[in-house]
Amino acid sequence: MEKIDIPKKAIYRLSIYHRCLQRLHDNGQETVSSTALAKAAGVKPAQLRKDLAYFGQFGTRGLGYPVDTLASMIRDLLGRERLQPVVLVGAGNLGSALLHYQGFQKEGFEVVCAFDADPEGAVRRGVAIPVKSDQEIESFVHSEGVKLAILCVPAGFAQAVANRLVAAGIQGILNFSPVVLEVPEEVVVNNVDLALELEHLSFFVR
Amino acid sequence: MEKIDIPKKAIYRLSIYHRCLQRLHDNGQETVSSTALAKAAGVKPAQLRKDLAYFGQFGTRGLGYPVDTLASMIRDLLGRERLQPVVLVGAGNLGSALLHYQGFQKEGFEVVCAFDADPEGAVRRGVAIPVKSDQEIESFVHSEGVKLAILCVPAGFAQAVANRLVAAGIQGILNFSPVVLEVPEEVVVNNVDLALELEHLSFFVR
DNA sequence: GTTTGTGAAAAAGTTCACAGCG
DNA sequence: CGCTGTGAACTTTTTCACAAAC
Repeated sequence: MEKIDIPKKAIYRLSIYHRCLQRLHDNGQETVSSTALAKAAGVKPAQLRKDLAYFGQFGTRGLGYPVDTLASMIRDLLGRERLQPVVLVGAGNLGSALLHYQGFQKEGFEVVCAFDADPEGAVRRGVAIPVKSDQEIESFVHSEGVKLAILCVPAGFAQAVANRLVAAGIQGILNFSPVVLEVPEEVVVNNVDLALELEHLSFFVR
Repeated sequence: MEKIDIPKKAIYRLSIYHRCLQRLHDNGQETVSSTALAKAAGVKPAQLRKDLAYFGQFGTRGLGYPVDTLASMIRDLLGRERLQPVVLVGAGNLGSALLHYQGFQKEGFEVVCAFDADPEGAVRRGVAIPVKSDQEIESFVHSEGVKLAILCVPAGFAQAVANRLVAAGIQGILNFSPVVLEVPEEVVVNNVDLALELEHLSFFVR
């Protein structure tokens, strides 16, 4: 296993590069220079090259990077060569909203099941995938071997639900609850706090 | 105006501290030490103190910080002492989803109007606030003096709509489209890319 | 001639550790 | 004595600049 440490932000940028490469592929481009790709991704060329260099050598000097090969190698790095199943817990306002959103599916994630304390309510909100009672989290996650969860329960329940998800075998949580979760260090939490992002903008707008 | 430069991340943390202070306030606490507040916010005590120090001196040595005063001073810094109006453009899947989400309102932002190429469609999706045709963006934003916009149009339209928003006087954009927007430097863009956040988790989950 | 890969330099951000104040 | 405020040390991340490869 690699020991050199890779900036966490570099991983984010990898996803961005991948998006740009997809677009280039759709346009039929076969190679791209670090300058061009960096511009599309909104970063400096040197940074793009350094980011890629953390993982190996993919370019040809004097020519650039092969679009398809690089895209596929990034997918591989991000663990996205095969479809990842995901569960969503908390199909309330935001949760059922996210279930209507096509973006996850479009990027190759399949939300296989949702859980809620009141599954009937979620169905009433027009959720299209199966909604089970939150009692069934453990058995489902365990038997299906799901590794990723999207957490959208109210703040007061977030930590308790997170504990159960971790116990069931979840290794990564995309957390929409405005709460700092405590989890074992082998579990990764990614916080997305929508109100906080608006608040952040508000600081710069005078 | 202050000239020392404040880490961008410190601004985010300010919002988190504010959340924690609200909770402390609700519990009737009157003062809090950097150690306690830092723990609640998930950071190191020294960082909390340094973050606050960028903006002035608010604590009492030997005692800690006054919960209410500090909360109010952070609100003031973030431009959140008064209600900020916000418009939302693109009331499709994600857009109408966000309009159902109560989190913005709960944190004191009022989404005053939504715009869409097909306002009827949005109304059919059960959006509760007025939805106008996107033709009316300019006149509304300009006459109401709105400064913040939430952008959820499909990727292909994002840049064009952003240009119009900026021209109409918008100064901050919360961008949900998976596109790197180009805007004048006085305009702040905050990207929230939901699929990218899931992808990021996927890297760490093996 | 063009463009990558990469050490070395610079900048940014975090943590330490302690003086100074209540 | 406890806890803040802060310069200094340290760590991480970004940028530069150029040799090596095509």
